Amino acid sequence: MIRVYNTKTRSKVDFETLELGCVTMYVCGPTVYNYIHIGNARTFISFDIIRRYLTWRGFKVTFVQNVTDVDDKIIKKAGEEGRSAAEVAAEYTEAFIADMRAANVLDPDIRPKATEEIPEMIELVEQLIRGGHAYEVEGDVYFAVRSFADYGKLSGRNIDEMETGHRDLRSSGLEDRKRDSLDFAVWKAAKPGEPSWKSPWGQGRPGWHIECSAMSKKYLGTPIDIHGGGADLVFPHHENEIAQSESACGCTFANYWIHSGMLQINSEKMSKSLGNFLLLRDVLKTTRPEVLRMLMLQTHYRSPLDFSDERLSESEVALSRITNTVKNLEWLESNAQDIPSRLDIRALLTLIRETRNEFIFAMDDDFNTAGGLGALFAFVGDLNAAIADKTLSLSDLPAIRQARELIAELMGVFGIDLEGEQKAASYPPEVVGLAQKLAGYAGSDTAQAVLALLACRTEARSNKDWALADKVRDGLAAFDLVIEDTPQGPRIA
RNA sequence: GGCGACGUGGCCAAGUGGUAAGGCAGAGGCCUGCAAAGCCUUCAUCCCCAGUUCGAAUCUGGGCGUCGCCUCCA
Repeated sequence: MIRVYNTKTRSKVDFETLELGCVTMYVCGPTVYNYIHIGNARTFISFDIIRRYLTWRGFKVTFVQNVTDVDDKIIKKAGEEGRSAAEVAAEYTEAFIADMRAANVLDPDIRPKATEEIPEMIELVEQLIRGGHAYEVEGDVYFAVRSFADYGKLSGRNIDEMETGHRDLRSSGLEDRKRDSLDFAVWKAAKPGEPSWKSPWGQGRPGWHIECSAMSKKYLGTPIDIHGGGADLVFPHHENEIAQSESACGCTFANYWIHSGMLQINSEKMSKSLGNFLLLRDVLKTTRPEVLRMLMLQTHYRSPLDFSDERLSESEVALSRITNTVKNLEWLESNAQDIPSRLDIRALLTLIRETRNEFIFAMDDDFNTAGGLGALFAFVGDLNAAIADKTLSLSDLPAIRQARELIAELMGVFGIDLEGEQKAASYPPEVVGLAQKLAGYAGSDTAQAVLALLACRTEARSNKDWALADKVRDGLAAFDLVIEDTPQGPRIA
């Protein structure tokens, strides 16, 4: 049984879906007024892993993530840059999708854009007005917070305390128009030049919160199983979504509210004023997505995560511990010989089974990736010990292959593709250059050239001509072809 | 001020009341011409105090500290 922490109840509870074997999941997407930052990425990667895990566990997951492409911030940005809001939104929507794919985040099943779902939003607003939960004031429509008895239940807030505590901070100038200072806009009258749509209340645009309520309802219905987002969305965004959706449908909006913890940089909150604002695309210029994921996997998704260059390089080393083992296994497999087995196959098969169980045990407990990773590392260690200094027998191959595939499978659940990882690592552009150079130099094809150099070095080593041997190794290393000597001979890592 | 989360070895980080996973770094050793990778050994009693319990990192209360949200925010 999978257990998840539900923000609504502030406790870990059994995960039971509305429909057996199926999960409906909605995660709030970004407002596209800039490239997404590393904090956004943390949230989206967290939910990508949750989604992949649920799928791996056999659920049919329907995953919806919106793009908020009409909003104050977009309009502001457009004004600053002297172009239309639609242009700004289009540019960053495209960039968002590209960045997500670069981070190996799976595309959602449906990615609705707010601007393409306006009729549904208007309908929802009308429904709220009819039900006495919203009211119009000169083209604006506000949600009447006090009409929803459960307001505050998600974030654990008390309406009266909220009001008295911060009235003095509210200075939007619109306060007079609202019946209650807590009320929030579900529809905003358009100012000149702003993007707008025709509505029963005149030209206008939807409020932020109503967008998610409408899109979630349209594509997943009500209620849904999981609604997720960053922890900073709990209030007011998700609280307001609940108020709107539940007022309209009279039923529960979402059964499980899952929130990912905030990302900090060098122990400080990420913000433009502190100058530590990192864009995902900039991080990915120098960091492979697998390494970024590795870093994130090591911290539980609900805990604050501290991002730093040190942790990034530690994660790279940690990841290589796994990739090295896979490479070692592949190499051993291809060099297996027709000899009696020296492995304890039964113990290995047991280990594989236990590792899988430990992984599931950890991940079933509120997606404990650090625990799951621990199981994987422990497996890698045990496996390395079992195969250390051994030549494989042909009869070992099925079990060894199973072990290697387990590693790939579990890493795949984390969104880390070991095969892609190795291909990317093995053939950077420089190597292609070397290949051509080597091929030209040796007057034959590249593989021939490399083999010739290896043979040359092997001979030098057998003659104890270390200087020549090292010269060849250094020469190839300059082109990212790293030679490692093993008891069975040289290999290229 | 209100609400909430968290404090585990040098760093990061799991942890289901029964006596502390894992990664990184460090130390020693094995293997090796050297290197790389790998293996072996070694490295904490869990912020403080008090309670509950046969037994607590895990439960309760109180301190101290850090962080987040309360305003747009993933």
